[in-house]
Parts: sequence; C-alpha cells; structure tokens
Amino acid sequence: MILCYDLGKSVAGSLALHVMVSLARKLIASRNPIPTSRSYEFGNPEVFVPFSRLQETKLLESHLVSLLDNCSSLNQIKQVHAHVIRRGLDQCCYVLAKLIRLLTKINVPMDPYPRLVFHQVEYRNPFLWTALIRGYSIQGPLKEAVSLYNAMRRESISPVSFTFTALLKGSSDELELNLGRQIHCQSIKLGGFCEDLFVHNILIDMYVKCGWLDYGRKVFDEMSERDVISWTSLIVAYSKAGDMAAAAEMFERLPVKDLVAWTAMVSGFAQNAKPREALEFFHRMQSEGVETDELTLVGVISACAQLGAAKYANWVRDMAEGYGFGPANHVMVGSALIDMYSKCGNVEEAYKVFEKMKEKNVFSYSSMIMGFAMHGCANAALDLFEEMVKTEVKPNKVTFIGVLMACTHAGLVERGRNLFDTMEKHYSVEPSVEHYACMIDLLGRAGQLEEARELIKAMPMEPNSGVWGALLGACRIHAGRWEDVLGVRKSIKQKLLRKDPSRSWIEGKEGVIHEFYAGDMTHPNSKEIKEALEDLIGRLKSHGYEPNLSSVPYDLNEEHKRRILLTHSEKLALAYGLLITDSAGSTIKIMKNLRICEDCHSFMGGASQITGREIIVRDNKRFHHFRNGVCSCGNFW
DNA sequence: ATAGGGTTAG
Repeated sequence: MILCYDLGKSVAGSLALHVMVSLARKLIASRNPIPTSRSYEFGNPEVFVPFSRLQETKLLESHLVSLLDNCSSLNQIKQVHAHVIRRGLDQCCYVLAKLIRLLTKINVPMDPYPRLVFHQVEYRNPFLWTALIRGYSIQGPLKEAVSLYNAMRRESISPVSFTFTALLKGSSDELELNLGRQIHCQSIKLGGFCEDLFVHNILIDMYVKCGWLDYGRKVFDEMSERDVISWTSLIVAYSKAGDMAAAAEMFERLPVKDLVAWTAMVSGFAQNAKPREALEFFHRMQSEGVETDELTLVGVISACAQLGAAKYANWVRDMAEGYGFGPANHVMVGSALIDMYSKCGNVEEAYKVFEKMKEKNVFSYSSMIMGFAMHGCANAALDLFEEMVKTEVKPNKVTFIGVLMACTHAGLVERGRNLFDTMEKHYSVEPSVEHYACMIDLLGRAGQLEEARELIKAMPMEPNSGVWGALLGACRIHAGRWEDVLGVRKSIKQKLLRKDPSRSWIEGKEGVIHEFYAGDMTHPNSKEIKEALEDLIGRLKSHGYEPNLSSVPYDLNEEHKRRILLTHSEKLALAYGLLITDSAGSTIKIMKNLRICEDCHSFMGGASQITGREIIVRDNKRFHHFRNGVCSCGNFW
C-alpha cells in the first residue's frame, strides 16, 4: 500500500501529489525502485496516522528531533530516546535516523546501541539504513558498512545519494580505496548519482585521505560543477601535505571565498609552522569583512603560540573575548590559549585560563600538564594529572607524554616508570615510540644508561630519532662515552640533513616580531647587529669561550664552519635583543623553531653571565632560562 | 536528512 498525502492547499502541492501518484503507479508497474527524491517517504504502513492527526504527529517528530539536536552526551540522548518510546514514536525512521547520526557524532560504537535501535524498527526507510551505514563507514570497518549496503539492496530498498556519500566517507587507506572505487562504480551504474556534486566532493576527500592527492586533484579538474567545498577540500589537502604554495594558489583562484576557506588557510599556515603568514591571512580576512568564528580563532591562537610573543598573546585573547568566544564557555579556544600562554613563557596566565574554563576536555588538561612540564613545574603537572583521572576526561597519549616529561624534569624515575607501566593497563593508552623516547630520556638523565639501553632493546617498534637523541643526550652528560655519541650521531645523520632551516624570533618594540635565519643580513639594522655580536664574541672569548665547531653537522672547512656557527639565528637575535633593551637587568626572550645547538647553548650561558641579563630561549622542546652562566635545563636537552 | 576549516606531542 502506498500512501500519499498533501497537507497544503496550494496548486504546487496538488501538482506534486499528482506527480507522486504517477510515480507510484510506475513503481508498481515496473517493480523497480524509483530514483531518489526527497518528496516521498517510506513510512510504516502498520502505523496508520489518521489525516486529522498527521500535523500533530509531524509537530511531535520535529519537537523530538530538536530535543535530540540539543544533546551532547550519551546520557542525554538515552533520555530523549526513552521519551521517544513513551510518545509511541519507536518506529519513526525520521527521529531514529537522527538519533543514530548523533550517536555517530559523539563516537558511540555502532555495536550494540545504534545497531539495536536500527533493528527495533520493522519498516526501515533508506535514511535509517543510511544513518547506520554512515556510522559503520566513519567508525570502520568499511567492510561492515558495505555488507549493510548489500543487505539493504537485497531488501529492495533503493539507496539515496547520501548512501553513497556515507559509504565513500569511510575509505581511509589503499585497501579501502579499492572498495571506495567499487562503490563509486555502483553509484554510476545505478544512475542519478554520478553527476552529484556531493559524491564528487567526497571522492576528492577519499583520494586525499588515502594519500592520492593527485587523483583528488584530477577529480576536481574534471568536475563539471564545483563549489567552495570542492575548493576547500583541496586547499586543506595541500596544506596537510605541507605544500602551502599550492594551497595559496588554489585559494587565490577560488572565486567566492567563505569563512571556512579563509580559516583553512589561516590554520594551514599555523600547522605548517608559518605563524606570520597565518596572521597576515587573518588580517586580510578581517579587512575583507569576513566574519570570525571559534575555529578561526583557534588557528590564530596557535599562530600566536608559535610566535611566543606576549604582545600577540594579549591581543588575540582580548579579541577572542570581544567576539564572545572567551575561554570560560569555549573549550577549544580555552585549550589553545593555555598552550599559547605556556609557550609564551607565562605559565601562571595559562593556569588562570585553565581555572576559568567551565568545561575541560582532554586538550585542556593535556595542554596544561604539558605547560607545567615545559617550565619544570613537575609537581603541578603530576597533581593535575591526579585531578584529571578523577574526572570523566580520559588521558590520551599526549597527556602521558606530558606527565613523563614532568618526571624527567624532576628526576622522578620511579614515578615515571610506574606511570609508564600502568598507562596501558589502567588507561588503555598503548605506549608509542614517543613514550619510549620519554622513558629513555628519564632513565638516561638519571644516569641509568644500562636500563635505557635495555629498554631500547625491548621496544616493540623501531627506535626513531627521538629515542636516539635521548640516548645521545644521556651519553653526553654521563660517563664520557664519546665513541657511543659518535655512533648514535651517525645513525641519525640522515634525519638531521632534511630538517627545516633554523630560525629565531625576538619580540621588538611595539610587539614587532623580528625573525632571523643563520647568516641572515637582511634585517634593516644588520650593521649594528653585526657590531653588537662581534663585540659580544670578543668579550666572551676573553672569558675563555671558544667556538665549538663540532656543533656544525656539515663537512666544511674550519673557517666556513666558524662563520656559520657565529651567525646562528639565535646569536643574531640575542645581539638584536641587547641592542633594543636597556642594560638594567631586563630579560631577553628568544624563540626558536628547532633545538638549540650545543655551541649556542654555552654561548647563551656565557652571555647571561657577562651581561648580567636573564636570557630565555624557547626551542622546539622546552624553555631554557639562563641566569649567571647557568641554564635551568642542567645542560641536558 | 549527504560534502569543506580545529586546539595538545613529535
């Protein structure tokens, strides 16, 4: 039985009804499924709703759907579900499909709850099928989603366009890529979907996710119709691949740029360690009158964190408040701010933000723990971890890197070993190569070189450069085993050769950021900087400083090595810092994108002594506070 | 009722 109804009185409605009836007749005549259309709905013929009550039922349905829309936790959804059953809508595909989509969104496994919801409905429409297929597709395995799709076909339910988008969404590796291609072929065979803009946009993402960026680009190039989503997908793909030049080229060609496209560029630059470009794009975006939302701000905050400048930190914070995205009610903004203040050297302010936040997630806790660890506040970090595990927020791999780093800084070997041993058992976080690197660091720093070596042997994975680096540091400060150092250095040499060029920043007057590369003479005050640096080198030499040429990992002659070493970017930044600040004991803060070299480290120490200044160098790992010739890291980094 | 942007570590 096919039921058509028309609630309105308009001519269009009557016409639509007429079309429906003739489509229904065709369907009966051909016994084939009809192409997708949003204007019909498969309902449950057993639950016949009298015409007089139809509007009331529709109202109830949309009421329940809006209740669901406001749910953000499993418990809330379960409550609404109970309500749905009480109101007799336990067979309503519209409401239940919404419920399954929401469960997918908050990552509730499809088995058993959503699957059970699905099975309790006797007459399932394509949207209910699609909701479950989508869940399996997103959460994996894709095979499960495909077998559901086949079951749906066996029951002669005709797929809708987003059945295919749901299926394609799941392909994330090469194996699934082939499955994805088969699905795409199916969608073409069934007709009506091959020209679908949605399907094409998902295809772009599918190829990109599998690492086939060029294929994604090919789909894009061959599309007959493109929208801002197609463009943004590729912009993001290029930026994730580290090719900001290609991303920027796409962006400039994009005819109508919207908030999301702009944000993709801002975040792209931030993610690719190009904070100045990120801010430049953000300013352009604002001057073109594009609105700003929470996600845009997160990108901007991340850029400011990399600059490490107090001026930018306060600027972006005030701006976030001004837009109504303050940390109190916005977890993502709050977490990003915590990270930013820690990286700007202001861990107290980071904690103030943390305290203000009403809702805290794993990012908030991990960023705060990491912030404490970076600044050597080991007890604060560990106390916060204890506080965290009492809440419902589950620690993840990053959280454990934070607590292990904290232990390293305070030499808490037993505590660290204990955390490392229980992370999998108690918190289901599998130790990764980074966690092993932390442990090697911890053991090595405490002088337990044999244990460190045993742990490397026992690792279930290949040691990476972080692990070797930790061991290298340990060999350097203990036992004087230089032959070991050379051996380790050899094995990580390949990695050293393909690193980013080293850069340093310093915050000048009016919060202007000055950036230096090694040997960089492009700064307008280069002449003065060079003189100040030479003066400093002279004074240091008279105190016994001698350039440590082994810090230059290239095969060059001595004079060349010396020239490179003495114009390392942090030395230029330091010279500039001395030029622009009063000599009255003020602190000089330098930011670096890479780990500080050994020569620069001792150079900074000596400089702090003879100038009587505190020098803070933030490298890619932690803060070095140099005071009177001594560094807070204890010469271990 | 399907598609694009996000924070922590390395």
